[in-house]
Amino acid sequence: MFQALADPTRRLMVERLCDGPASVSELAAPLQMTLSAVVQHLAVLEESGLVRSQKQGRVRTCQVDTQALRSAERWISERRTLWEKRFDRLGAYLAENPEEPKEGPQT
Amino acid sequence: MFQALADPTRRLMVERLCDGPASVSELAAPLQMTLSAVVQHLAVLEESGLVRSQKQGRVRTCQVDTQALRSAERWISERRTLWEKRFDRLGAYLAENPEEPKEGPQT
DNA sequence: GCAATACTTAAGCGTATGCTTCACCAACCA
DNA sequence: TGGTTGGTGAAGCATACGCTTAAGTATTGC
Repeated sequence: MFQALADPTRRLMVERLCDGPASVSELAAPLQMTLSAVVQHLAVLEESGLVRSQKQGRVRTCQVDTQALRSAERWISERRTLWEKRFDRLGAYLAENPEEPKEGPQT
Repeated sequence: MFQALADPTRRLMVERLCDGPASVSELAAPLQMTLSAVVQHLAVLEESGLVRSQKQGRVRTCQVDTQALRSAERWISERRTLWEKRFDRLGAYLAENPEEPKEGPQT
């Protein structure tokens, strides 16, 4: 998932797909690389669940799947708020115990 | 950023740091690899802005920086809602134009 | 001062990643 | 029917990544 979003080309592809579905060659058009490379990126995106696609005739149409995006968002959000809560507690602790916290407020 | 979160070990380290600051060796303790490897992961996390650290005496203490997490979260969230809005519009369109959308509602 | 601790840095190594080329197949269409 | 379009799959290659070992530096405690 994060692996899939790690590559800038793939992020571009996701951004493009957020503007609407696209065929493989439409996706490839703005990118400075072969169709083959784009297809390989697409495979990674599909494996990660970020993108789905179906073939109709000879053209494959791709679109994003927000489920995966949602879960990545949740992962980050949970970690972030966890830390921010901790940070608040630390603030409160420091306000009450003004000096020499030789043993920190671990846990 | 996403690059940094792409590695499972680094995600573990971030999770650990969300429970509170830790020294390099505390961070390394639960991981089945050398201190050296952990330090290298740490460097990636610091470059990405996900983690900050400072050295006091001979021990380096690390903590997460929510700024970076926040911006990753925003990126995902923006893309996701963008797509979901589009999806809603498409639903409305289909409800009003029941047949043969030979030219899709692109844009 | 001396040893232990807590990193730090550099070199090396195997595997994964991102890309290309080339050959190929399946629609479409003039 | 034959050429063009749109995509697929395999092979190969250069570079990046994750890790190890090994040698070194800067604190800390006795």
